[in-house]
Amino acid sequence: MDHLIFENFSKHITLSDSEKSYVSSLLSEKNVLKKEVLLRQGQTCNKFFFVEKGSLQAFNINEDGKESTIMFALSDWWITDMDSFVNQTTSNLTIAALEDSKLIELDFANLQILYKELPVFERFFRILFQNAYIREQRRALYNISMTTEERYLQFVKKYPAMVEKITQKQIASYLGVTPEFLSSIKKKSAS
Amino acid sequence: MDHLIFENFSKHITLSDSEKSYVSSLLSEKNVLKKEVLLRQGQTCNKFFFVEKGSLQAFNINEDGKESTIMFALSDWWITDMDSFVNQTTSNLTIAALEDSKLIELDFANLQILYKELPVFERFFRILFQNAYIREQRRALYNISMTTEERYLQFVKKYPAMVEKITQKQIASYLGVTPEFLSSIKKKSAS
DNA sequence: CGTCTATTTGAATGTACTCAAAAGCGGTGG
DNA sequence: CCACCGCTTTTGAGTACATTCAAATAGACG
Repeated sequence: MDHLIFENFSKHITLSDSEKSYVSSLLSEKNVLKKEVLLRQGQTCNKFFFVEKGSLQAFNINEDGKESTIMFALSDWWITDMDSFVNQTTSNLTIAALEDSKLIELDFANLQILYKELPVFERFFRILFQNAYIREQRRALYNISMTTEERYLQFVKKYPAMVEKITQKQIASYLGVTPEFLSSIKKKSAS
Repeated sequence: MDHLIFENFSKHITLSDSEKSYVSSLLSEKNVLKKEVLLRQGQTCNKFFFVEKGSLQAFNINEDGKESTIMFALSDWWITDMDSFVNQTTSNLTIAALEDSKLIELDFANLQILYKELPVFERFFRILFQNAYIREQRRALYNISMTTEERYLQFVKKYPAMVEKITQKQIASYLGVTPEFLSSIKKKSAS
């Protein structure tokens, strides 16, 4: 079926050919256009997305209309509203394509089957969530301990490929500041 | 061996008596006094702690001496510097006891054995990390989208048992603001 | 080419920090 | 059991960081 997702699996687990084809039967491919919405805030999320090609953004819009970006996902990343997905509750997030993208979808029911039939996926997602947890914990530390300028420079340094694809307004929404303020930081930071 | 940790395991997995006693052999008990340090920033963390009784704090101190709290752990919580623990790298965090506490330690090598001998622990920690990830992702959203006052009220509402045990200075270090500013928020918020 | 959105700029305002000093509180030793 | 000590909390003045609003400029896209 697909290359990249099986390479992704193989980072942490080994699958036989027959297992691979079984896994394939639980996955489905989806092509989306730029700006297409995959999950809308308020819905229940029942898909776990893997980005084969392209990029996605997961963001929240609050009562005042302010947009806050939770994460961006490039090729080879997994993304979903984990809270909504695992607890099957109403989502706080909207997930949309930043560009034309090719995704692999794993839906909630199929993931439960996968855990049951191929327990090695417990291990795979254990490691995936472990890394996600580490990333988010690090982000929490940065958010509470660094200045906005430091966090901006850090973001650019850490995710250069992301910076290529997104606007400054979107970086601002990831950092939790206004686009105007980010603009003034950039100016100051360049001098 | 211990009650609470096996109740904690049983939230997500089922263990036979013989499995329980095997698991016990990989765990060790540790009693610590108030202010005792379990992990010091700069060391490599090789223990995963479960709090049977008492409470812990994990925090970072930056170059300027500013303290930032990553998490507090009460009874029935797991805590470690996950980054340092799983990647066996130098820790950015110090973990210390907020009061006399009783802990269960699972060390890095034993956890690898546990994954191998009882793969059901892959599932257990998959769910644990999944929940930890959800919590941290939610925290990231709060950090970038809410005012400090909202985050303070939220913290108090969400972790009332924690608030009992910690100082306002520590809450401030979790929220990423100065104690002086938190004091002024409380005053304003009370009126 | 025209339209829409992103980015920049600046002034005014509000949020949060720094520093310093006073008040409150808890623990310890006498 | 009280007095003292150290740390936390409060208060306030001055400064720095960040937002809001408005307007001008620049880019992206059909």
